[in-house]
Amino acid sequence: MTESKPKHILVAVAWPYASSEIHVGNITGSYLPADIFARYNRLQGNYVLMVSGSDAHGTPITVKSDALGITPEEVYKLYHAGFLELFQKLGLHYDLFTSTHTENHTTVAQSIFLALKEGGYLYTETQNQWFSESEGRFLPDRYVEGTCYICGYTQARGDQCDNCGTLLDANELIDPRSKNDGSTPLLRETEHFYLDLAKLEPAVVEFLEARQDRIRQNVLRQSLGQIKANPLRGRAITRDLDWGIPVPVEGWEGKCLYVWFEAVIGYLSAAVEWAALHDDTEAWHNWWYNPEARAYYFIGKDNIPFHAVMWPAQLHGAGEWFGKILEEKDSTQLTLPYDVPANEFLNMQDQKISGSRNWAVWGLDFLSRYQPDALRFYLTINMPETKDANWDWDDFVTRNNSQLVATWGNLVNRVLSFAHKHWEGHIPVPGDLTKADQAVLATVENGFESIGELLEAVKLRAALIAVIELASEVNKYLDETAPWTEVKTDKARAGTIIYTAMQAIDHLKTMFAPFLPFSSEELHTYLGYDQPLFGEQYTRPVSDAQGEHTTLLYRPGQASGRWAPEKLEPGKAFRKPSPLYQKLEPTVAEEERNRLG
RNA sequence: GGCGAGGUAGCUCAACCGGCAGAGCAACGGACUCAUAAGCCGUGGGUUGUGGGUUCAAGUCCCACCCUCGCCA
Repeated sequence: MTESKPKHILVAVAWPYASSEIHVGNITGSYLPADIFARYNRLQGNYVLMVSGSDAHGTPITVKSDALGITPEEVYKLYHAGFLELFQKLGLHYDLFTSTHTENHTTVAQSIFLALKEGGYLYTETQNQWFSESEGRFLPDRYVEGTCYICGYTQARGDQCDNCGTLLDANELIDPRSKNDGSTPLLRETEHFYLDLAKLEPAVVEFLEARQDRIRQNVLRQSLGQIKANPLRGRAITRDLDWGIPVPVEGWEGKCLYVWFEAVIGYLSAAVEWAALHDDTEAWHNWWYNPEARAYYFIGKDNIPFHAVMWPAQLHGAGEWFGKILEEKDSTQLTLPYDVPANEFLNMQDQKISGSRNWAVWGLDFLSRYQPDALRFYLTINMPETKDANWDWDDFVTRNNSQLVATWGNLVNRVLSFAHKHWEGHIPVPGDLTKADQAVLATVENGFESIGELLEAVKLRAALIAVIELASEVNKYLDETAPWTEVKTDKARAGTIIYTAMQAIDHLKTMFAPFLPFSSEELHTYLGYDQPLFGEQYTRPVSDAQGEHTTLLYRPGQASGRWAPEKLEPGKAFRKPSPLYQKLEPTVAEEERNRLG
C-alpha cells in the first residue's frame, strides 16, 4: 500500500433545483457518485468536505410558485425538506447540505461579484427585454408567449418553440403576450453586467490543458474543444428579477445575479457556512486557499460548460480580491477544480426521463418499498459514466437477485450461518493456513490497492464490479475447500477454512462500504465490532437575517472504518446473521412499470 | 445549423498505440448441498448502426450517411 499524508478533498455536488422532486437519474448523475467517492476518501483518512444545497433561486422556482400559488420561498422550503429526507434515507453523507437562500450565500456571492468587478472582469451592456406595464416588471423569456418567427406556431414560448424545437430570440417573437395576464409587453432597454469571458479565456485554457490527462473525454471536448472551435464571449450575469441575490451596486435595485453565475458560488459559500457552523470560521481555507487541496465536481453532462469553463473563470478572476472583500484579508488563488467527473444521463425504460409525464422513478417513492442499498447497487453497477445508461425494471430485479443477493449477500449468509452453527457463535480459531487459504486472502487483500486505484480515478462502476468479482472468488474458494464436508471429519481444518472466509468477508465489507454503506454497517456489527464504519447525519435549523433554513450535516463521531485489511480476532463472539438483502419477486418489474406514466 | 458523446451477444458493458471481438447476467447441461434453490464447473450465442476507403491486418484510422443524447446558435 502506498502511504501518503492525508489530503484535503472537496467533494462538490450539483445543487438540485428546489422546484421538483429528485429522481433516480439525478441520484446516479451526481449525488450518489459524490457520496461513494467521499466515503472512500473518508476511509482513506483524507479530510473530506462534501458540500451542496438547494438551488432556491431562478426562474424554475418562480414558475412553480406561480403554478402552485405560493411564494418562491415556500416552494423552495417544500422541496428542500424532501431533499433532506431523501439524503438521510439514502445515506448521502454531506458535510453540509444548505441552500442558496441564506445570508451567508448572499454575502459570498456578492463578494465574488465585487471581486470580479474590482479585478476588471465585468462590464455592462444595454439590451432590450420585454417589459410588462400591467405588472410593472420585466418578464423572463419563458413568461412571454407569441408566434414563432420560424414556423408560425402561435403558442411559442419566448425561450423555445415547442412546435419546431428552435431556441428562440425572445425579442423576435411575433405578437407577444404575457403568460401571466395576457397583456402585450413592450420592448424596453435594460442594463446588465457581463462577465468578460474573452479576457478570462487564456486562464481557462491553461487550466483545462493542465488537467487534460485526468479529465474525462466527454468533459474535455465540451470545454476545451468547444473554446477552440468558438472563442468565449461575454455573458450576462444579472437579470431583471426580484427573487435572487441582489446586485450589490448602487442604482441596481430590482436586479439579481443570474442563477448560472450565482448557484455555482454555493460550493464556496457552503464551505464558508460549514466552517462557521463548526465555530472555526477560517477552516474553509484548508480547501479553498490550499494549493494541495483537490476539488472534485460531481455533476450531470448538461452542466459541463458551467463547471469546466464558467466556474473556473469566475474563480480565477475573483481570486485576487475575494479575500479582501469577504473578510478583509489578503487572499490567494481560489482552488480550481481538480477534476469534473460529469456523468451522462439515465433513461427510463429506453425513454428520456420526464418528471412532468411521471416517466421517472422518484427517490423517496422507491425507498418506501425497497432498501437503499438495492438502489445504490443498481445505480452504481449501471452508472452512466461514459454514455447514457438505461433503467430497466427487469434488469433491476435480475441484478439485485443474481449479483447483490446471490453473489455477495448469500456469501455472507452461508459463511456466517455455518460458523454460528458449528462454533457456537464464536469466530473459529484457525490452524496453519494452506496455500489455498493464503491465496484467497492475498487476492482479496490486493483489492484494497487495485480497487482503491479505480476509486481514485472515479471509475466507480468498474470498482464495484471488481469488488463483486472478489466476492465471487471467495465463493469459488468455499466450493473447492468444501468446509461442510470437512467439518464431519476434520473440524479443525473446517475452522481454518471458515476463519479464512470470514476474514475475507471482513475485508470485502470495507470495500463494499462506500457503495453499500447500510449493509456494510450491518455486517460490521454481525462480525462483532462495536464502533461504526462511518459517522452520522443530523439536521440543524439555522437562523439568519434572511430567515431560517434547515441544514443537513455530518458528524464523524465514532467512525472507525479504514480502507485497509483488518485482522479478525479469532475466538471472538459474533452475532447470528440475518440476510443482508431482500430477494425480489419477478412480478415486481411488471408492477413498477405500471406506475410509470 | 455548429460542436461533442454514444451506437459491439437477448440484456448491461469491456477491448491500451490498428494485431485471433471478451466479461457478467439471461438460456442450456453437469456435479455438489453450508446458504435467501443461492454458490461452483461447463456449453451455445456476433456481418461491431449503414455504405465506401486506407492497410498484410479495421470495433479501432479516413469520408459520407442513419439513429439516440447533451451543449450552443
